[in-house]
Amino acid sequence: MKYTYEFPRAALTVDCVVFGFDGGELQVLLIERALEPFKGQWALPGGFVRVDETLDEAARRELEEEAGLKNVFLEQLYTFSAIKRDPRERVISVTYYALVKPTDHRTQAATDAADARWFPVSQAPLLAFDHESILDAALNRLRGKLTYQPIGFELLPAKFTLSQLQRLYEAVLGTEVDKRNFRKKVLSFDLLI
Amino acid sequence: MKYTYEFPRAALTVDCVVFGFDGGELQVLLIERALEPFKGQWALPGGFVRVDETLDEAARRELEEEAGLKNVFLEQLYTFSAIKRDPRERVISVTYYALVKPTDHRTQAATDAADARWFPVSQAPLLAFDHESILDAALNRLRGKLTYQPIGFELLPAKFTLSQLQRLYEAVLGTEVDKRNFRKKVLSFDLLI
DNA sequence: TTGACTTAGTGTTAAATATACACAATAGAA
DNA sequence: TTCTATTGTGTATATTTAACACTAAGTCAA
Repeated sequence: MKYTYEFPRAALTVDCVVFGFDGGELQVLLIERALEPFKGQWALPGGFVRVDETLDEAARRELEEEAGLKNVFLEQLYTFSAIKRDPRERVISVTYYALVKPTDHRTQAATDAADARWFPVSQAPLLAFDHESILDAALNRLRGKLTYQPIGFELLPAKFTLSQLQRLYEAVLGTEVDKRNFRKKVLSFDLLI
Repeated sequence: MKYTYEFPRAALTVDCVVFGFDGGELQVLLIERALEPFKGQWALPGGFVRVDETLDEAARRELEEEAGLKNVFLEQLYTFSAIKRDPRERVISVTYYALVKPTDHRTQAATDAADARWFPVSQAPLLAFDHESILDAALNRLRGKLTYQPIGFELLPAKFTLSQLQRLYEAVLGTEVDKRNFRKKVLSFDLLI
């Protein structure tokens, strides 16, 4: 107990919503909490921010420590600050969402957290803290991005068929898409097969 | 000096990019810093977050204290965390952008900060800290929003002409728009004159 | 091996949307 | 009152988006 300040300070965490895609449904990576509070419940990977790292660095570090993930697509999402969102003390959480390719996340076995597992987003368990809201926000952001930016590739292996990409879009957006029109549009952006 | 923690903690601030529109150019509200560091330089309104308030509350409180602004449109933007962004110590800043109607901000005279002034965004002075980047981010966000969400009204008085709205769009986006087509589109969203 | 079934791949037409374009009526200033 | 600046209005064309069905190839099972 050696760090003292004139005014009370909130603790800062990062939490990450990691999305994956297995060809069928959109998946999210969750961690089973090993400690109180919410021990045994599922939660987003994340942890406290060190004072000598940026938020991006903290997010990447936690992803590697808790899920063995490196070099993922990562983007800041929103900062959550409800007063009682952590029962222990005032904790403000900067959240990120990440997209990982299935080929890259074989590494997931190398986790050091209690337990890390992929869940289809539609069948995710009830999450600890306010992580439900965070997941919601991430899903909304992902849907928004996907409709006007080519980030879908981050979720697919280096080589993929247009059908795979289409299934991804349908899984994320929850809509059906005409195959021919979809191809037309994707190809109009200049990418190869 | 009475608040002690086991690990060092960053200080948390909020900073707000407040946009206004005078009919000609897009304006941003800046505060002249009364204290070191960057004393005498212009900066975004903002300040430290108290441990018993949410970030939104902190942003609104600062806007009222420093610029006399109440009930403005306010939205979280991004959280900045570069290690050396504040020369004193580790400070992480959650940023917001706000849109105020010219009619509402007469209140601005009631400021209690050193000096608060509107600047056309194109002629803003060099800002303290990393506030240049924050302003850039806010501008980009505003442009993005404006193109697909009807938030332009937040910058105009309750009653306005379509020409005013058009000038606002042109000022923010930096493009020229055909008058007749613009009217067509705006009216198609169902709003009155 | 054959048949049934699933998946990949390909163009055209109609509808909706976006863009380009010009002049009359009014209000305010000289 | 005349000039100037501002408001307000419609149509025709180009572009974009949406709807639609069959063939070829591969997989699996009988």
